[in-house]
Amino acid sequence: MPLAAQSLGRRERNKQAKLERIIAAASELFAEQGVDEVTTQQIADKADIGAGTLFLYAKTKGELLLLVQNAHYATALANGQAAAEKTPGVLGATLAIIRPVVNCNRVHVDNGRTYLREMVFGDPREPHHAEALKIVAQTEQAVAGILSRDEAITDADAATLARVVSSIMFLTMASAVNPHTGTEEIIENIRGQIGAILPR
Amino acid sequence: MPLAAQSLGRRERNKQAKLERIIAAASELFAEQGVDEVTTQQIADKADIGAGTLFLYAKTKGELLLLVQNAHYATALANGQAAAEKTPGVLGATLAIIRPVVNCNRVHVDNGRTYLREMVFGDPREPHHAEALKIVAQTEQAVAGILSRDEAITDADAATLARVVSSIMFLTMASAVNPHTGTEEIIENIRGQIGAILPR
DNA sequence: ACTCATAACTGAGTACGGTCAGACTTTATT
DNA sequence: AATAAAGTCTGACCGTACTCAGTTATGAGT
Repeated sequence: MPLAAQSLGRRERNKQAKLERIIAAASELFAEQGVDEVTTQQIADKADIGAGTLFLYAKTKGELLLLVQNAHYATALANGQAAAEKTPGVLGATLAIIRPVVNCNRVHVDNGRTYLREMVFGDPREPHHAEALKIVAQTEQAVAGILSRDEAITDADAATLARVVSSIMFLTMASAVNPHTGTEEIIENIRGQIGAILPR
Repeated sequence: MPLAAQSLGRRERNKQAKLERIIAAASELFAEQGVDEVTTQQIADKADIGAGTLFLYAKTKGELLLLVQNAHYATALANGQAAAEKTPGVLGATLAIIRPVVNCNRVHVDNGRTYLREMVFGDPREPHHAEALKIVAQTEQAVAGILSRDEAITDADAATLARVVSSIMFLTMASAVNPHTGTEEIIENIRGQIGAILPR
């Protein structure tokens, strides 16, 4: 074993390498063709692994999508949080958080909708799913933080309202079937709803 | 042709009879075993039609579930509306509308969640799907009507808020994976959220 | 009655997500 | 080095939702 090698055994390194190949392959194919147009066989072939091996790394095709997309959403959220810092006003700042997430979701409409579907209806015990839920929780916490800027909103209400904002976001994105519906159009729709639930 | 026969031709009557057999068969099997445990073949057999014929009456298995459940939801809504008439207070009346719907959704948890999934992510152009969306629209209108009792809420806001209530209901039901979560528990959860969005 | 166009039906066939018994690889033990 | 134990991989296989080319039933036209 060369001195430069990781402290991990060969086995662990192999697994890591395979996982990365899977992510790369799935990521590319999903982006190019959309989840529904890609077969798990294609992904396995491109990642140079057996068809069955794929399912050792993600229990279902849906989990695979979560695995691939979670990273994108996490960075989108980070961008949103940064933007919200610089935005005054509760409504404006809330939308600033949300905007990059919606935008990320709209890069490939079908994939975005499938991602949402998987999050709500997939098996929450699966690891990649849990990861996705963590991002949602973070988003809600961030929104709750923003809402607390308003002195008329208690901390408990902020948490509840953040949950509601999350629902609004989710369903507004999921309902926007038409791929020509742009990010800003959706944001405006969301603005209308959030505007109606905030104290006047 | 006997005098007593309908004005419809034999063709139309046959179709009607088949549709009814399909609804009866699917309804029974779904209720007994749950959507996921029933195969379309079983349904076709029970309805005494060919496997392919089933898909002339419902484009997908999901559509079939919508076909079967829509009627239940429609009556649940009617019950809710009746109950809301007799219930004073905006929050109470809103929950009165919702209660039977939630309850209906919880009769068989898996079927209920699949129904929700199909409504948001299914093909809205399919007829049974359109029917389901109509029920949702009616629910929102009914809720908007209740909200308008509050003089602090404009008609436009009532419509928007009704939409939000709909989202809350949807996601709260869909997230309640545990079959032991009862109707009232979910209603309480929803009450908390609606309470937070109504003007104080 | 007969013909023909059209609507409705059928079930063998297809594609694909997911499984599993067995092969292979790595690590631990002596 | 040899062997054992445990972990990882594989692809043939399976179940099932859905399709489609071919068949049959219906009713309008003559």
